[in-house]
Amino acid sequence: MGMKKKVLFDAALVLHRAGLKATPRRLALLAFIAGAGRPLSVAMMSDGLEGVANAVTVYRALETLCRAGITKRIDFQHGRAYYELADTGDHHHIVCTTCARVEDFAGCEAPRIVRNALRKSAGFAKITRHSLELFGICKGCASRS
Amino acid sequence: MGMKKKVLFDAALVLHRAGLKATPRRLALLAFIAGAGRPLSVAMMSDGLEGVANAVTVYRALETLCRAGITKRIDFQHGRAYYELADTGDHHHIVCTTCARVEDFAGCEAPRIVRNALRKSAGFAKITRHSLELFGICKGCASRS
DNA sequence: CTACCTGCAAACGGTTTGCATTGCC
DNA sequence: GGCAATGCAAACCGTTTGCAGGTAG
Repeated sequence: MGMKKKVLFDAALVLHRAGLKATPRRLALLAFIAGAGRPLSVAMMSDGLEGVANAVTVYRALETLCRAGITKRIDFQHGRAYYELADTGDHHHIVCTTCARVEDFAGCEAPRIVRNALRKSAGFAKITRHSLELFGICKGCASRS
Repeated sequence: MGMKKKVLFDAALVLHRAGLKATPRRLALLAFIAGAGRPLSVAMMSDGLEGVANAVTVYRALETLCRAGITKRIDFQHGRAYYELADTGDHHHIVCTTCARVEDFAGCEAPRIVRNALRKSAGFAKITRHSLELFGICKGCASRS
């Protein structure tokens, strides 16, 4: 009954907290990313924001947002970068190599992996981040083939 | 005393087994990759093979080799792909985000992670491969900063 | 008012492709 | 000899940058 969907964050607030200007494009971009609920490429964003924000602006805004830790970049090995909100917990993704469908998965064992790697490593002082994506075939594509 | 370094594989043999022609460039390329002992970018290979193999040839050879499972592509998120021999076991890499130094690390818990992810997943039938790279600061760069 | 954000156009760098030639099997 | 591999040049595509103008704080 007109109840708004849960809002994960207030974009203007998040921007201000990070010391960034809350410009219309940044607000629109964050709303678009939050609304999508899945990682988006720059093309998806600038298409979705056509007439609102230029692709170059999206690139620059994302660079700023990622540096501020508001968004993060994900690599699906498609030859382009994807982005999602950073506050969505430590999850990773399973990507269908046939239809590019993406599903989240939690329960990454990263802390243990990082600890083990550092213990065995001769030359590294610390680990700052990691990438972990799984690639496979989704049920739809599996049954279709 | 003139003893040759351990040869991990016979490139011509591997190519023949895969049903591929053992051309001079492919042999040179495989020797170069095997000799490097670390993941290489296309630029590194075509530079190292200057006068022997063209960059375009390297790209095409790598595509063929990766499809045949002889080499594999690695993503260090540098904006270009790296390649190494595929027969080097299930290891992954730690990359220094300052100097790009690369170290291997074994003991990836991939099987367990994959099993857990599949069990929890609603929409995926199988996992065919995964990416896992750690990014951090090597001791050299840490002490230098 | 000023520093920073934005758009346009052009540069950039890695990768791919078309086409003519070469060379392995 | 035939089909795949190769080189050259040019296209491609995601991304970055220079510069001129606009706008949030």
